[in-house]
Amino acid sequence: MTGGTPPETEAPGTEASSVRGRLLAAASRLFYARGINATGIDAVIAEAGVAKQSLYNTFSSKDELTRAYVTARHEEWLELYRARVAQADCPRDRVLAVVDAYLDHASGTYEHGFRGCGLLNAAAEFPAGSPGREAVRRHKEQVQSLIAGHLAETGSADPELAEHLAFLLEGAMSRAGLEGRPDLLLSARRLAAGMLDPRPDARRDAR
Amino acid sequence: MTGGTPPETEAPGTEASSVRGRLLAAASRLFYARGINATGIDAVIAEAGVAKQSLYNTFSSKDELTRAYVTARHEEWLELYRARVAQADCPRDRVLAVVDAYLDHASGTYEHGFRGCGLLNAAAEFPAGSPGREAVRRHKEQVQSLIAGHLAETGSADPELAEHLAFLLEGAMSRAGLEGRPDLLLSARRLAAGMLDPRPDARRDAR
DNA sequence: CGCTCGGTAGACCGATCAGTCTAGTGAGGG
DNA sequence: CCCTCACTAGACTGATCGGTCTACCGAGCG
Repeated sequence: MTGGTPPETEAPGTEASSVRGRLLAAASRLFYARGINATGIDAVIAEAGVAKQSLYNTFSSKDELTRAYVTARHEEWLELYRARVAQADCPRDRVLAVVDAYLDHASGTYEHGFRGCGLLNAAAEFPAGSPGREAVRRHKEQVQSLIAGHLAETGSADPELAEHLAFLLEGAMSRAGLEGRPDLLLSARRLAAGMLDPRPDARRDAR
Repeated sequence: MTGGTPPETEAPGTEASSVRGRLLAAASRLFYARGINATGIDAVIAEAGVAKQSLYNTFSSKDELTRAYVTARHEEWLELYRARVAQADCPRDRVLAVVDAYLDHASGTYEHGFRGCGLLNAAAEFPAGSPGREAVRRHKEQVQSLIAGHLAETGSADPELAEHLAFLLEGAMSRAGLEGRPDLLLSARRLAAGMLDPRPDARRDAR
């Protein structure tokens, strides 16, 4: 019962080969594309190519699978963000790395029907004080606090600016999902960059 | 077959007394609080105090009820917006009237568990190209174009600014719903007001 | 009076849901 | 060799889903 998990280089059970990994990948695709409540267990196991009992050996219920989905999506985003922030070499670019992480996420899910932020969509299906909704709330708070942290690096730690950028990014993601146009995030990136540049005028430096 | 509808002072069938009105009101409460897919027909008719057959005499399917819900919510928002814009006496305040309409909506649904924009939440449950999702897309486009129209009144018609304000508002609404704090919309209103004021500096005129 | 008609109450239908259970298979290790 | 164990395939259960159907009620009206 000590059950040594295999040596893990990534998050436990995210490997594409394992039952758990395939279930999470399948759930991720279907939950994102169709919504959680509209996706049956049978569809998940068919997509994963896994027996029903294997699902219930791995997750105790659909609810637990749903929680794992939310957690996994949060961590995937963090991974994208870390990769982007590592490439940025000034605080300004590190703020924009947050936007870039969303852009990466969008371009990744675009081909299969872009529907905006999977976590926000999931939250829309959770009741008002539920654990899932709280998890999404914390994710969005973390996004804002990452922005605030990078702003603090610039010396001008303005919490209002962090909130402004977080709202801007969040709204752009929603609208991009509705329009099916991930490129709306580029508009948001441009607007954010404009707010970060020291020059108060000198706008309209159209690319 | 000419079927004269009764004289209507408001949208047809929105009267609180009629079967259709009670069904829409009940669906509105339940769909908003629990989500659409998670709300069964039986719950709707129980909440409305109406027989099941009456629902199917009024709407041909749950899908049609859902469409009516989306339309009604859109028109309710428009009504709040019109009332607010009528009180505003300069273009700047008319832009902010769009924010105020969301604030009114938020304070209206607060007591029963505020969960953000009902239309955006509904869209999260609709598949990628569905009519319902398109309706929400058009609603959000209209919000942005209302902002753009009021900006145009000021002479400085800046489409980027309209988009920026629309994103800001949308993101604030989502975050306010996640946090259960409608007052976050007041932050967005303050930020928007700051962007509308002619002074490029002179921020931090805290209320 | 008797007929129509909008409405109610609730049984009923087939489909689908989440979840359980049984039987069987195949690889790995003693 | 056989035993174990993770896994598969799929039947099965009870609940719930959206939707239909029947029976009944009562107000309005000719």
